[in-house]
Amino acid sequence: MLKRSFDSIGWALPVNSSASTKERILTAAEALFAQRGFEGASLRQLTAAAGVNLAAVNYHFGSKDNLVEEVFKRRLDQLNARRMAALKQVAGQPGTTLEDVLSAFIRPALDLSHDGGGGLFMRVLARAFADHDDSLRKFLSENYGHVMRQFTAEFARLLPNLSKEELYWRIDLVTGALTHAMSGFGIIQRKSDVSETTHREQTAAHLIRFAAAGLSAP
Amino acid sequence: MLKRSFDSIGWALPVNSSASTKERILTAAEALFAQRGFEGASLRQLTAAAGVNLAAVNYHFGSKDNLVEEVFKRRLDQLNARRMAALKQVAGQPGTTLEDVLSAFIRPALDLSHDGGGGLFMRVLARAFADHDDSLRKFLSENYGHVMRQFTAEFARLLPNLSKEELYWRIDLVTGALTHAMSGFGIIQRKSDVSETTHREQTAAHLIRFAAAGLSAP
DNA sequence: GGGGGAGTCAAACGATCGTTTTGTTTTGTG
DNA sequence: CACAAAACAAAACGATCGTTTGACTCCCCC
Repeated sequence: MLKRSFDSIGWALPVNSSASTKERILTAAEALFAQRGFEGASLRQLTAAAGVNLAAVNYHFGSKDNLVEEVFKRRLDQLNARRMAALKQVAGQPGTTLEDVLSAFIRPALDLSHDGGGGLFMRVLARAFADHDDSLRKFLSENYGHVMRQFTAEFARLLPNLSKEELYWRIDLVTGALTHAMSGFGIIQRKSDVSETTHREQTAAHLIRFAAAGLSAP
Repeated sequence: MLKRSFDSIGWALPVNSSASTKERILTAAEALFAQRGFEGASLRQLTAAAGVNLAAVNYHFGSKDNLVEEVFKRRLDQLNARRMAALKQVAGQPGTTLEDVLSAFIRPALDLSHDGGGGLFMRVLARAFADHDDSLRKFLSENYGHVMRQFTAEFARLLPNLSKEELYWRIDLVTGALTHAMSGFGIIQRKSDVSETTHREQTAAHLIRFAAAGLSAP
């Protein structure tokens, strides 16, 4: 099978033994889901990596499906809150540029990969996109829709000559570029001589410049 | 489990009973991999959808892993050939525009979803991106690298004032946008009153306009 | 017309999956 | 301290996974 051996991961998961069992499971699940997918990561691998008993998942989360949702919720709530906070500072103001709004959209996502250890989450998200599952789609729309609507409204304000259809299309393409870049598949890898912070700043700059130009295409 | 019931797919796979067993398997595999992922699609579902015996996969392909590779190879070869043919007609010529090269890059991918029934392949590709597997990455680089290098060279010719790093970044972002749009996750769905051909043409137009602006950002 | 590889088939293999059960330990509270 | 609830642990459950086996059919070629 497509199985990469478990030992070949090469780096141990940082099992914070002081954290609660629930947190340990969530952290290990996020990492394992990102690496092996939702179906590829088994509860036995997962609980072993978290250092908890196999039954703990079903005890604390009810089922593997619920665990998947919780993994999503934890990071999405974080991401949504940061995006909304960033948007609030620039939305509706006269001096606001397209780059400002894009920054509010992109930087919280990039920051997620630095603190909180949520870097792998974007890969999980890319997986969810590819999974194309209707229930997951609905879940994302329910927990994500209001944020996207607010951003869309602000984009519409700054790009008044764009039809609604055009705007939807372009925002969708920006999302695709962001997800792709953040899921880390691209050829672009951080060079060892630039710090994580610097690399993140460069990534944001590239994304924002590209997206701003794409959005305001003639 | 994350299992969508098999019956809920809602549309029967077009099992061309005249095709060879190998072809039937490949076609069914492409559709099922796109819908349920490489690990989510079982050989029993697959062979049932193809109307062949369970053992036929291991007989004709040796293993499920080899089948995955063959599914990739069949479409990638097609896609590569069409992209190279399209690029050849515009590369190096004085009157060539950025849009021409982007068209050579994008349209073959979109066309794949129309004829040959390879529409689901892009979702498979998006999955492969998300899978982030090293062996798959290597496989893609081996079967895809030379095409990307040719396109990169032509982009570099048309965008001489872009640093190599900038160019790599932007091409990567274009790829992300294209994959995302084609994997069909986006909000944009074909409306029932526009034909498939028209919708494809509109998609290509949106993508090319967006990508051209993004690539030639200041 | 008979030998032989190619193809198909039902059946079974061991492994692993998510989940459940049952019993024990820990924790909080009166 | 005693009692109840929460948490943990070991073992087993049935289902499903990819793969293998061995027999049976078909068809081509000597």
